[in-house]
Amino acid sequence: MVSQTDEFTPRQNAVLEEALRLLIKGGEKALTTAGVARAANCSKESLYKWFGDRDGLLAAMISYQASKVRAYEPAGEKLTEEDLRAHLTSFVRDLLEVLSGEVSLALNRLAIGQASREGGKLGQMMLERGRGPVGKRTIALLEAGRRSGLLDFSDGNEAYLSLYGLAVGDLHVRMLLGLRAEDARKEFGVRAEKAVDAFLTLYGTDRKWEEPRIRSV
Amino acid sequence: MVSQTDEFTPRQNAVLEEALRLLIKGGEKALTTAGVARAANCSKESLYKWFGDRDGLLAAMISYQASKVRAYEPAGEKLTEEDLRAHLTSFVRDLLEVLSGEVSLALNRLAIGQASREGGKLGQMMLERGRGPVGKRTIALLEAGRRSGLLDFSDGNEAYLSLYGLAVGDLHVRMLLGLRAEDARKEFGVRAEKAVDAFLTLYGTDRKWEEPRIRSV
DNA sequence: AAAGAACCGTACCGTACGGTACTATAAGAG
DNA sequence: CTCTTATAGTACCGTACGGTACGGTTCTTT
Repeated sequence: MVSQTDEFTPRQNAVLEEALRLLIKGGEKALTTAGVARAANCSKESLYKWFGDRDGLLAAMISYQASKVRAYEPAGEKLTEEDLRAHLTSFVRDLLEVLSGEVSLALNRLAIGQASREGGKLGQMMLERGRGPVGKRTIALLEAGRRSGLLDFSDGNEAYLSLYGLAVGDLHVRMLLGLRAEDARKEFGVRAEKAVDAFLTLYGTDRKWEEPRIRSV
Repeated sequence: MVSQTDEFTPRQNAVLEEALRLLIKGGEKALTTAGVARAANCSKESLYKWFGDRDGLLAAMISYQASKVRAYEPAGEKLTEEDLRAHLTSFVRDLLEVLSGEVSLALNRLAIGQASREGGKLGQMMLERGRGPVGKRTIALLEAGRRSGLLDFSDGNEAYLSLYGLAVGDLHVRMLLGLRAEDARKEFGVRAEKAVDAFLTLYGTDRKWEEPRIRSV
């Protein structure tokens, strides 16, 4: 696998950055080769030389964006319950923040719009380089919690899906469909805490907050 | 509001049906006015007469599909716990079935792909005519459960989001990105029951299955 | 039966976009 | 200084698509 940092030259990164700006601003329709070349002050010929064709450019944009996401490692030490709760809450907060970000929304819209076509190569990339690693790391965190005796589950993936679902609900799809992200973003703080509370109620071994936590506002 | 059944003439419905087939088969790219006219044995001129322009056709497709979805009313009687559980399970099963359906996926992809453009009119339609009514009816069901003393929550929308999230997780987005729906569809039965179990653990007033239900299997 | 509307099929037009070719310029290598 | 390489800018080509116009056919209405 390529070392991520220098998958593209700095000049190419700058071009991809500009392409992302165009995509965010005007959607796929605005992402014409001529438009990218003009916005990035490069020639169309260079675009085709670097990325092959338009699809290659789209793929490169996803690749480039994925390479920017930082992976914070859960540091698999012994976890206290407060550690776990804090990690989970911060994961959910980050998740909501990322999913509601302009770049993520634009790229997801792009990949989803192309999913019916050409075997959905872009969609596969989004799954492999987006959801894949994130899910894997989070499941690792959950399993660390289980090893520390704080969580109880048999299927890590299922537990992860529950956490994700409690946190996101149908917000992601609604934002993809055009729900103003600002309107959704306000509640993220409380949403994160409530989701983690609910998750711990379902999968936690500690039962002391059983009654009140979930249904008080 | 139009009476839904005869928003379009039978001929127009047939054309829209054919357009949906095209969309499912080849995505938005395949949905050309000439292609629809050819597939439906109608003239382009008729298309423009009936639907105004291409965007009007897309909107009509969403409208038409929405009019086909039947609303099964929760019949707001007194609910037993078994009733509630059965209703919830069948809701979740239906939800997963619909979300994984070809037509739903194709229309969502279409609307999402256009969301950045033109104020996202299609996305708004999907939200208003898809998620809107479904959420409303389900919240009504939840509130019936609360009135019958089976559920306890303060915010119906939040409770609905939890149920939705536990049921769907990130499956919808993954399918939109190209995950084979058949692969996902196998687990729907168990998923539905587990989601309802978890939901009742969180929001139910009956505590007798507290321990084993959620984490077995 | 005659008149009119609706509609199919096709031909047509303008445009916009993906992709290619060519020229010019600037930088580095020898 | 010259040759090579890389790239910007522009011009160009073919195609495909949205939208319109028109002739011919079928169906409805009177």
